[in-house]
Formats: sequence, structure tokens, C-alpha cells
Amino acid sequence: MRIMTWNINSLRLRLPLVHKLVTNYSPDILCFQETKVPDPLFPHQALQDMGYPFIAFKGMKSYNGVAIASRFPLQPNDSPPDWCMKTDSRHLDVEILHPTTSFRLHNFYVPAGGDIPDPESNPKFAHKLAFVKETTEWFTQTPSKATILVGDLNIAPLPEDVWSHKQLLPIVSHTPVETELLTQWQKTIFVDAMRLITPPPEKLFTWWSYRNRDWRKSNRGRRLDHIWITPDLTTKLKTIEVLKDVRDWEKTSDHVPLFMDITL
DNA sequence: ATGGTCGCATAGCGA
Repeated sequence: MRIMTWNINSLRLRLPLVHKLVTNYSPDILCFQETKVPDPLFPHQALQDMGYPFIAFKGMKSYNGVAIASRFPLQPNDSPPDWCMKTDSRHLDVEILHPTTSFRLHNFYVPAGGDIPDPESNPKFAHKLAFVKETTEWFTQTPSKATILVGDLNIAPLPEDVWSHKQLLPIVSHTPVETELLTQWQKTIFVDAMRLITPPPEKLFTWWSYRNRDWRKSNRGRRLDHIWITPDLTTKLKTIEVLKDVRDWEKTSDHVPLFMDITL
């Protein structure tokens, strides 16, 4: 079972890149963030034609948006939480119905939080902190077995998850209040699957800003995208790959896709 | 210290 996650920064614009990913890597399940497409305009047929008949999506005009495209049937949570009461298309919660081993899959797009790391003066940062507190509370009350969480969590928790721990400490995505909250969320029922495969001190990035002349040369990356699994799945975890080369594809996202292989 | 680049509601916002 290969599960891929990608902050695609417009699904419709990058459908050709999805096709290339499918051809090259053949994921069983694709999880997208920042689809930026309202539900009536969702490219359902294109994903079906690529071999994904089972699709869950939640979008809005211009911003946010999440989707899951699967080769296996899926069953969405029929009463998903409305995080921060904003109804802003940041989360999908589905059961993947696999012939031998079903599991629960969460796809998250956490608020980026704006530029100023102060909840008093920056409502976007306040929203980000409130969002992560709510998800933490919610996961303390959910079953702790056979669950996978992926997505753009917009926080790089470890010193080795950013190009310069010291320089990014006051930067939104790596401030102590954020990294502490993300750790608390993770500890509810999950372990960090990426760091089981690639432990520190090896650096691991999934995002490089559009604003660098040469992203590879400057390498000012951050690990904003994550794959978490419940402990019962760790023995089934085979590999995780961060598809760094996709950052060089034509008209690509500033995030790269990553996938996990698990034996079910 | 500043500005740098994307995508979508094609203007200014959010990232």
C-alpha cells in the first residue's frame, strides 16, 4: 500500500503533474492539500481516469481545499469536526476499506499562520494555535489503532527540520509555541513515521520557497509536510520517500510530494 | 534590512 501526500497548490493547474506522479510512482492513495477548487469544479473525472474511482474532496473558492483519491473504497466520517467553526476545508477523515486491513486516514491542511508569531496582534497565528489545540483535544478522544495522518501541518517540529534552527526560531512554522503544540498533538496517538525512517541528525525538508533564485543551491528548506502513524502500524512501515526532484518539475508546487509504503 | 514568487476572486490576499 503506497500512500502519497502533496500540497499541490492548485489541483486543476497541476493535473498533468499528478498524471506524471501516478505514472512514475503508482500510489494507491493520493492525498492533496491546497487544491484551491470549489466542489462543483472538482476534477473528478480526471482522477477517475488515472485509476482512482474513490474520491473524497472538500474545497472552497481560491483558498485551502483537501482531497483523497483512492484505488480502494473509502467511507468519510459522516460528522467531521468543524475546526475553529470556520468551515474552511482543511481536513478529511475517511476509513479506507481494504480487503485484509482497513484503516483510518486523516488528511490535514493546518493554517499557515501569517508572518508575525504573536496571537495578540496576528489573528492568523491565533487561528493556527487554536486549530492545533482543537485537533489535539479531538485526537485524545478518538480510537488509537490503525490510523494514518498525513498533510501539510505547516510546522517544522525538530531542529533538523529546518535549514537553520537558530535563524528560524522566531519564524512562523518553527517557533517554540508551535513545535511544542505539534508535539503534543502527535503524542495523542501517533508516532512520526518520517523520523522512524530518517532519524535526526539527518536533515529532512519537504518545502522550499518560490522566492529563492536557486532552491537547491540555497537549500533553505523546511519539513512542513508529515506522515504520522499509530504505533500498531510501525511494524508494517516499509519506506518513506520525499520526492525532492519534483521541486524541479515545470510549473510545480513549492511543496514536494512524499509517500509511505506499508504492508497490509 | 529588504525583497524575493506563486495562484486565484485578476486585485489584493494568502502562502
